[in-house]
Amino acid sequence: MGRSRYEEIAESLRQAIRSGVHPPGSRLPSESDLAARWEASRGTVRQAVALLASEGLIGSRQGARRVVLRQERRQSFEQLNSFAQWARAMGCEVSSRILTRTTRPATDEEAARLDAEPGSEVLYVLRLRHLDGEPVMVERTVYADWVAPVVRALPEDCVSIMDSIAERADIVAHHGEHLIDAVAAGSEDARLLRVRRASPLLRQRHLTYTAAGRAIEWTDDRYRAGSVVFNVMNSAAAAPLERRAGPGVAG
Amino acid sequence: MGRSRYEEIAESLRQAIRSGVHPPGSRLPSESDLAARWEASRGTVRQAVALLASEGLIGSRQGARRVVLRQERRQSFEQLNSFAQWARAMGCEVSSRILTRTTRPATDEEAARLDAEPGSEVLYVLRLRHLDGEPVMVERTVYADWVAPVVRALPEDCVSIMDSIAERADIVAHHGEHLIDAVAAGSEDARLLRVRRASPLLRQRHLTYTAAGRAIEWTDDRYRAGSVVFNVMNSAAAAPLERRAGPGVAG
DNA sequence: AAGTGGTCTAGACCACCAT
DNA sequence: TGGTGGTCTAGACCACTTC
Repeated sequence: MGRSRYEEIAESLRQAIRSGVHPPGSRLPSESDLAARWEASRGTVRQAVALLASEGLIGSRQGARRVVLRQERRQSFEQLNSFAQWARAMGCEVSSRILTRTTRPATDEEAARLDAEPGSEVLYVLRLRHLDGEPVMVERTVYADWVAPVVRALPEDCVSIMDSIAERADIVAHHGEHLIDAVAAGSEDARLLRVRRASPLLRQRHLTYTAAGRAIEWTDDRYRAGSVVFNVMNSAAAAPLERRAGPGVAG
Repeated sequence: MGRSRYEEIAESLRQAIRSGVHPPGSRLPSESDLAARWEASRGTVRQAVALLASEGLIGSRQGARRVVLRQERRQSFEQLNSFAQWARAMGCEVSSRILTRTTRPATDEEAARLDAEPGSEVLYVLRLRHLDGEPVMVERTVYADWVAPVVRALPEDCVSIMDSIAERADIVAHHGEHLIDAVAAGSEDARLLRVRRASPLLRQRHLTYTAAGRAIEWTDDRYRAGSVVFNVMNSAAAAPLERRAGPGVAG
């Protein structure tokens, strides 16, 4: 494999941490120990531990050994992009059912989001998702034309569309943009989620891209209030989430 | 100042970018150029540019010069922690009014969040916040006892409590945890925000800490639907926001 | 082919932590 | 006081981009 030396060292440390060789709270070997063991220079070892630090696995203080903070890398990208992967990680039983799957012209907003020609064909999918048997989320997605054939071929009860198209067509989600707000349940939402009309829903709209920057899908997910909470940790040093004005605020 | 060499170089580059010497889209000088100009080694220059890259200001590809992506560092920490600072950055006219300010024993949850003794005194503040004259958010905050005296002394129409206590008592917010979900408006919410009871609100609860890890406040902010949207960009490489199960999901 | 960033080495000094 | 991480240097080779 074309992996660099420091990535090898990082991966080995990651596995040692995950497998309990270095449990959370324990101190990692010193840089010089690691350098000696791996027959690498101290600089290379520092690149490796910097990588683990950026993943939140270890912490450091000048003068003291590095400390193990967590065993698992936080997989929040997957957790934010894929309901199925998140639910699995939570240990919940998840099921899904595609209710509608139709090809239709894109609306102007959809075309703009997917960076497609206005009025070009998109695949619209309406899907209801359950957690431990309870209906929890209504998902309305439009897929770009180049992904549509793969999605059209999937079974109705496909648990993870993203995982499936990654397997079948090697189309992999790489990054995304998410817009989170609250909306009132429409009549379709209310019927599917078994809540009253106009009751509060948490909405997560997201746009998913490949590594090359090609838009895959534009989704509107609506969660029953109380079923999920989005969580952010931020600091003066690094902070990735921000607040934006909605359409209700005068410009 | 005790600043290190690479931080000096980074700060100088930051200013050059901000002031337009290196506009977005342009290419930065090469590492060797910068090293020569600063009479530093290439390694030190690399530390500096790595810092800017981590702030999202510049991007890089092997073999090509680094490219300037943005002029401003994204200040999402402030924007997420301080309504006033966010609104100011948006160019909105913001006003606030403290409606209630009482000292009372902490509930169990509040004590746990603030890491205080159960039943110890906290300062509870109810505040209504306007954007361009419209009531947009209801804020209910409990302050830890050691901050309470400063907050109690502030005027009713204080625009930013966080800014004020930073000025007056040198208590500075450094990091925080945020929980975002949707709730139905209670009768107090409805009256203050001028919406119907049970209509959807976007709720942002947050816990704010000093750099030393001392909890400053625990807040429940409720936004009228449509007034704000939270925005996240994430990628397989780095992703800070995640989804959590709410109380409604069976464990 | 020349230039550039990505990786790696083998040293060095300092500030800070542990004991 | 000795060990540790934080910073810095002056080289080197390679993969990749640019021309």
